[in-house]
Amino acid sequence: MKKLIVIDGTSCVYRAFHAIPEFANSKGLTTNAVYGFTQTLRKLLKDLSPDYVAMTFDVKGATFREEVYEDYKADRAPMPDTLIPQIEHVKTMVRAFNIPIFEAAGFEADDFIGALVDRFKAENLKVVVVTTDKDMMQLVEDDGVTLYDYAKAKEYKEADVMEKFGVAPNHITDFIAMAGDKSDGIPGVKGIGLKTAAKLIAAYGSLEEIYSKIEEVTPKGVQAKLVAERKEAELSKHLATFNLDVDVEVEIESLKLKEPDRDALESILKEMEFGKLLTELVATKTRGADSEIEILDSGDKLKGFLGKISGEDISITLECIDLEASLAVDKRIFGLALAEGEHLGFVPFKETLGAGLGEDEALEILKPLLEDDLVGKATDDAKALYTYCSAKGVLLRGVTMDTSIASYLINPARSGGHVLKDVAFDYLSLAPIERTKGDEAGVDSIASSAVSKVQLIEDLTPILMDKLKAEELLELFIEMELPVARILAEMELEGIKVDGGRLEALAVELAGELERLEARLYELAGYEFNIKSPKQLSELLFDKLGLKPVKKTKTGYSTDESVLTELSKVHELPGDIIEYRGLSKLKSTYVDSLLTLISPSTGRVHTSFNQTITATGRLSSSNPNLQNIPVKGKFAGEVRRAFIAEEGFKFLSVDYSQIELRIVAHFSEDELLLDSFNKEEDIHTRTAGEVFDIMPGLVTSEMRRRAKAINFGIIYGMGAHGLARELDISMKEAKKYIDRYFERYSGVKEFIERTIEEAAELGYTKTLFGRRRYIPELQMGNDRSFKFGERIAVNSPIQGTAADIVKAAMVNVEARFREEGLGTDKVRTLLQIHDELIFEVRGEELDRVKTLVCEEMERVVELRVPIKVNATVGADWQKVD
DNA sequence: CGTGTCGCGTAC
DNA sequence: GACGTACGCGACACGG
Repeated sequence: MKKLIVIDGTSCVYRAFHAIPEFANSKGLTTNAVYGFTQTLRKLLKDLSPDYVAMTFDVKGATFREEVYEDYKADRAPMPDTLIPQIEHVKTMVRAFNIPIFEAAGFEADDFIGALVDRFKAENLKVVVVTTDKDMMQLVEDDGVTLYDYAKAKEYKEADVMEKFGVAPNHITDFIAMAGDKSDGIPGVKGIGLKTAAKLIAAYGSLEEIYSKIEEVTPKGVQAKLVAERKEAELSKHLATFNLDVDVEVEIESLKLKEPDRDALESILKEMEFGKLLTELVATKTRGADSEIEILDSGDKLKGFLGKISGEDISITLECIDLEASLAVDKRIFGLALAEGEHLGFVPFKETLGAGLGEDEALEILKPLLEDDLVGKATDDAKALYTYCSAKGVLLRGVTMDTSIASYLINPARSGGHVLKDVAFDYLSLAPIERTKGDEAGVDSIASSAVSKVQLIEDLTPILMDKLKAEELLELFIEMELPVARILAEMELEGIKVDGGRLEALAVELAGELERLEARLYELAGYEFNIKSPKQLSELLFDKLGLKPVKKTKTGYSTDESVLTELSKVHELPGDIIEYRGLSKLKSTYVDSLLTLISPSTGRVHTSFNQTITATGRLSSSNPNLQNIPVKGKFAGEVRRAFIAEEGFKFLSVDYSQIELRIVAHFSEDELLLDSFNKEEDIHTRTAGEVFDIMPGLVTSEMRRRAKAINFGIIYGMGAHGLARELDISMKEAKKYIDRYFERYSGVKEFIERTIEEAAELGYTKTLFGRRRYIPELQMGNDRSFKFGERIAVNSPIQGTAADIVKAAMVNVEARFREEGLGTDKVRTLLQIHDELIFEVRGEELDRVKTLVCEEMERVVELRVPIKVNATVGADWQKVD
């Protein structure tokens, strides 16, 4: 027997909306209901494996029910604002699944379900009604109509309906006529509930029969109620009865379940940004080669190929063996792929593939092309290409496209990163051909995957360029990000010298300290436990020792430092835990791990700077992260001392002073803040003076500390609670500080309000240099999300502008080095730590370089306040700061 | 045994 | 929950 399922779309949408917390796509469209609905639909198709499917929806507008009874569904809350726009997308999704929709103005989904069941139940079909609405029970017939509650995965037959309501399906309308239905606003008869209604139906049958024998009805009280509200009862039955007067004149074959419409499905899933569903539901087409791939495994072949494409812009990609695992300095490459229109080539390297062209010979031939500024090169990872070329003594020039950076600028917060595979899928709906994994990946397989990638780069280039232009990001891309990529390549390649011996000695010292502390802690606890386990520690503190928990985490009681500090007032143990944690962190992350990352080939550590990670435009650093090397604390200096300048060189560190607050001053044009910076006052002292209403000369260090916390709070969008916690003061007092701050710095207050408003309106924030960040959180109904969105909206342009300024400084400084003939034998940029640049400078050039760098950093951009930097010099990283 | 998540702590 | 942006460690739960 074939199966038809009739789905109550409206009920499914509502259920999805309420069951799933609200989330939004990057454009701020709330999509939780569409997501939940789609998942439900998939599950239904899988679990029920129907042959025929029909979908129904309520359509806004008065139904006959409102006409006969104005209170119908009057109590029901209006549809939430974030749900309304989702309905259309749900329907688009249903259409993409090739499922016919039945709906009409003035009718509810129920009416169509009733009519569809009525029409098809006789056709030797098993009909399943999918809904959570109990009214629908009236349709159930053991001859072939069941109701399926997907939430409970339960199928209702007649017996199940009897069990649930005490009446048979064909009497459900009579039942509701008397008992009413609160959720639908059907009144029923006052004073008659579920039990009485069921009893009456058991005794008499339908509502009509009850009224025909109304004198017999006992008890008299019930009889009286029925008599008094006969009109209501009849109306209620009418309301609960489906309006079968709808057009369902379709043939069953038109309901046959078909394959989804691939393109439509892809389009709606992309719009909703359901990446995972996309990969599960839509098989991606791969980017096959447009023409034959030339394997350029001899010098002549490569030269011949280059002859054909001479003068044209090209797309180029390196085929790396394992990009992640290899250090920048000793990357191993299978070969490289080139594309120019129909000309597709792959240069296999003999060193890694056994056969092919020698790497050095290949690069010798390619060098003129790579170094020609007039030949544009498009790639998916400019930094990698720069690193590779630079390591091979090739001065790469003319890079005009990096697809990952372009994608990053267009949407920095894109989840899942900006690797070519994902970017290509976003913009082209194409996937690269995968390389055959395994030991003996043949040249052909490697070539076709590499060429597939390089063709994707070529396809993407005009699209991304247009998009960058349209969003006014092109200048940022060309003048800032691409040059930064080149600089980062040099920085990574250069690395920084680390005194391994010193670190090893430190490791030994720390191990001793840790052992000592460990013994003490076991002694204090009375037993051995894993000190590093928050779970076991929490057991000890709160169960065994009976200390009072201070705050909770998702999984239990928190044992973080603030909690332990609090507990250390009443017990000796927590203080030692703090010390143990500090040392253990230092040892594992900054000593042991750093030691393993010293490159055997250079004796230096080569971090990776990532340019496409952060949502604000900052860089990030990893393997090792050199942007969070400890600076305060007992042993921090010891770690920093291990970073040393090369023989004959010194470190030069130049950092921006209060760059973020200066940016706030610039954006807000707040009088006090402008005045303060223009007079070059100590900003925190001034803030203390204003907030605590005291002469600057009388500001104590405690006041300054508090003012500093307030200033930081402004940048991070801190609330009274956060400030109270930070300063360990009462909420009331924190609120007082904040109110007072905004009273004095009213320009800042207005700036914050304006920024949030603009972000909510546009859907994104912008930095001084035009860098964007979308903030979907501001479009979501959820209050918590909105508050978070507000903080992001305030912080992102500030942090992002600071990032822009430092990046621009890097580019300008590097340009000056070139102009002044300061080669890498004299100065090298080593690190960027958000507001600080660290260089390695030859002794004789120190003064000159220092002056030059400070100059360039301070005049990157003209703000309404001066930009100031501080420079320090030292033989190791401890001495410079 | 690897993988993903959590709690925690480091930096700016 | 309650302060923005990152990275990474060890513990632990989970799944093959």
